Amino acid sequence: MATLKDVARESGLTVGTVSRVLNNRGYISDETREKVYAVMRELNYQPNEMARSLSKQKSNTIGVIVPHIVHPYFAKLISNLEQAAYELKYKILLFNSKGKEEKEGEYIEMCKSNRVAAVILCSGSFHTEQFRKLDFPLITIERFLDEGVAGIECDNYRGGVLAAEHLISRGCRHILHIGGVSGLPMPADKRKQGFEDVCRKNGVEYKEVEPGQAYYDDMHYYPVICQTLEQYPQTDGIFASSDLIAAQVIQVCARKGIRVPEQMKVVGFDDVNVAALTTPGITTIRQPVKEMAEAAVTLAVKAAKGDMVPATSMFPVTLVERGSTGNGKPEASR
Amino acid sequence: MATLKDVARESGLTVGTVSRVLNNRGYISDETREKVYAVMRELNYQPNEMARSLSKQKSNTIGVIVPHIVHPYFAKLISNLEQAAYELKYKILLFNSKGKEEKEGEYIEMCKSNRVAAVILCSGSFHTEQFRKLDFPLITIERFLDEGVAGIECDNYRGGVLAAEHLISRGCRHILHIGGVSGLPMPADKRKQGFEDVCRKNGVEYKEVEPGQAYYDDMHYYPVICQTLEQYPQTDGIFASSDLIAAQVIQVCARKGIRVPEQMKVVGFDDVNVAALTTPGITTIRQPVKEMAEAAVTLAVKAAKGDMVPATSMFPVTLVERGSTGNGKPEASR
DNA sequence: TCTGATATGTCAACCGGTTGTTATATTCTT
DNA sequence: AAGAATATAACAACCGGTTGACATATCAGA
Repeated sequence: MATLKDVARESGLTVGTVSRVLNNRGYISDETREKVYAVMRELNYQPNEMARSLSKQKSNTIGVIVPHIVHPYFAKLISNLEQAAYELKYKILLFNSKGKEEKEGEYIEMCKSNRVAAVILCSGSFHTEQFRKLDFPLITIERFLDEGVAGIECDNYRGGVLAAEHLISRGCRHILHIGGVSGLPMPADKRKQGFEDVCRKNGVEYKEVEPGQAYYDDMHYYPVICQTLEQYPQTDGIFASSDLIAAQVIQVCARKGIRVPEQMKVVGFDDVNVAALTTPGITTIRQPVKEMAEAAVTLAVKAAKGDMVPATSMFPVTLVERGSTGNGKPEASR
Repeated sequence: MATLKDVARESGLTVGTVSRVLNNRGYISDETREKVYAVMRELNYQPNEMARSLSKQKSNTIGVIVPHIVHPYFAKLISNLEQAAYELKYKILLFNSKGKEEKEGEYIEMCKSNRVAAVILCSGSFHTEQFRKLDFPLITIERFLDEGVAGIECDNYRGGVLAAEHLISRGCRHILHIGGVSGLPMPADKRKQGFEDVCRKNGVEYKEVEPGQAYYDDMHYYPVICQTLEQYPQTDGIFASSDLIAAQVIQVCARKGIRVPEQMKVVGFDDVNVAALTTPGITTIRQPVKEMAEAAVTLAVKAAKGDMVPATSMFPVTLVERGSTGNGKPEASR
C-alpha cells in the first residue's frame, strides 16, 4: 500500500508538506494542494489510520456495547448510532455483552486497548465499579445515569403514564404491567412507576409481573405471559415494557382465543418494527431512538474533545396508536 | 495510560523481554512471566492495539458491511458474526451501506485505512469493480460469489424447492412467489428458480412478483402485496423471499379478511425472530445463520493469514413449520 | 527597502509497540 | 569440560504518520 512517503516522492514534496495538506495545517498553495490530491488518487493512497491514531493519541472509533443485537430495539439503536457516527466521520466497534458483567468488563478493556474516542454503553448490567478511571468518556443509553460522563434516556415515567392513561381511556378496568425489560434494576423501571401512579389516581385495579433476566436473554416470554394470564383471568388491558413482549402477548391471546383488542387491549414500548408487523399492530410508546442515538454520538465526540456535556439528557416519548387498542375494526394500511 | 516501557521499568526488565512475554516468543522463565503479568495487572496495563497493528502491519479487526441493520436477517447475522469474531479474538467494525454502491465503496476505503484483517460483505449491491486490487481478503455472504476471495451462501435453490413442495403438499394450487429480496440481482434469486421448477413439474399454476429496490430499502411491502393479491385473487399459497415480507403478507390478509392458513398458506425465508412473533407463526425456510457467520469469520481469519480457503461454501436449508401453513388449529407454544 | 505573510524544505523526536542482532550469563547434557 | 539449550540485556530499526523548530525563499504592502 502506498504511504505518505510515496505520495511525497511522487509529488516532489516532503512528507511534512504532504502531511500538512492532509491535515490542513500551516500554509499550502492551492497548486500544491491539488497536486498532492492528484497523486493520492493516482497511487490510490489511503492514510493509515493506525499510524494516525497512534501519533495523535486518539482514534476515530467509538465503541458500542449492547446486551443484544437481534433485539429489535438495539438493532434500531445500533443502526442509528452507525448513521450518526458516519456523519461525524467516526466508525463503530460493535460489542455484544449479552448482559453479562464480565463480558462488559472485557469489552471495556478491548475498547481501552483500541484507544477508542468514547464508549456508548447501552442498557445491560447493573452498576459496576469498572467504569471508574477510564481513559475515555462513557456515554450511557437507558442505563443508570450516574455511571458515565453523560447519560441518555427517554422519559420512562411519562411512558408509563401515557400507557396507563390510554388503556384506561379505552375502557380497561383490570390492567396488568409486564415489566422487567432486563431483569435488572434499570431506568426503564420508572415505566412501572408511572403506570402505577395513574392506576392509583384513577382507582383502577392493576397487577404487575417482573419476568427474570432469563426471559430477557432469549427474548422468549411465553411462559410468563401464559402463567400471568391464567393467574389474572379478569385482565382486560396489558402494558408490556417492550414491543417484543407485547407481540408475544398478542400471540398468547390468539392461542387462548382471547380477541385483541376486543377482549384485551395491549400497549407496548419502543415502537420498533415488530410493533407494526403483528396482527393487530401494537399501540406503543415511541422512543425517539434516532434522536437519542444522535445525541449519544454527538456527546461522545464532544466529550472526547474535552468539552463539557450535559450529565443527563431525557427525551420525550409519544403514544403511537395501532390496532391492539383499537375498536376492533380493521386497521388502515399504515 | 501505562505503556510497555512502564511495565518494563516496574518489573526491572527491558522492553524487549516484556514484549517477548506478551507475544510468547523466545525464551522466558516462568518466574519472569509471572512477574510481568503481575506488574501489568498492577499498572492496569492494556497493550495499545494501534501500535501493535501498526508494527505488525495488520489488525485484529474485521470490517462488516451490511445493507441494513434493523432488518432482522442482518441483525441476526451481525450478532453471530460478532460472537464468532469474539471467540477468535477479533473485533467487528460495523458499516451500514444501505445498499448504496457509493457508500459501499466508501466503507471499503475506510476498511483499507483501518488496515482491517478482512472484510465480510453481506448482500448489498450488484457486482462492482471496486473489489479488485484489495489489500485484504473479502468474504461475501449471500452475494455474488465471484466478487471476493470466498463466498458463502445457503442453498437458495433448494429453499425454493422446499417452499414450493410444501405449499403444494398442503393443497395449494394457485401459488405466488414474492421475490426480489433486494431488487438487485442476487444469489437469492435462485429461490425463485427452485420454486418455478417445482411448480412446473407438478403442473401447479404460479405467479411471480418482484418488488423493486425501493421496497427493500424501507422494508415496507404492503403496497405490492395488496396490489398483487388483488391482481391474482385466486391465490391460495404464497412463498415470500423473506420472513419480513411474509409477516406483512399475513397482515394484509388479516385486513382483507383472508384467513391464514385456512384460505391462504404462507411460507417465508430466513427463520428470524419475526417468523415466530406473528399470528399465526410463519412456516419458513431456515438459513443456518450461525454456521454461516462462523464460516465467514473463520475463512476471513484464515485468508488473512494467507491460507487457502474454499472459494464457495454452500449451507443447507431446512423447512421450519409453523401456523401459517398449518391446518388452522391453534399452535402449540413453540 | 524593510517587514510580514505565505509557502515549502529539512530534520528529528515521538506515538507504543515488534523484531532481529549481538552479547552475556547460567544451567543442563553427554 | 565442551557444547547446547535457556534466559535476559542492550540496541536499534521499523511501522506510518504527526508535529514542532528552524531555515529559506518569494511576494506583497507600507
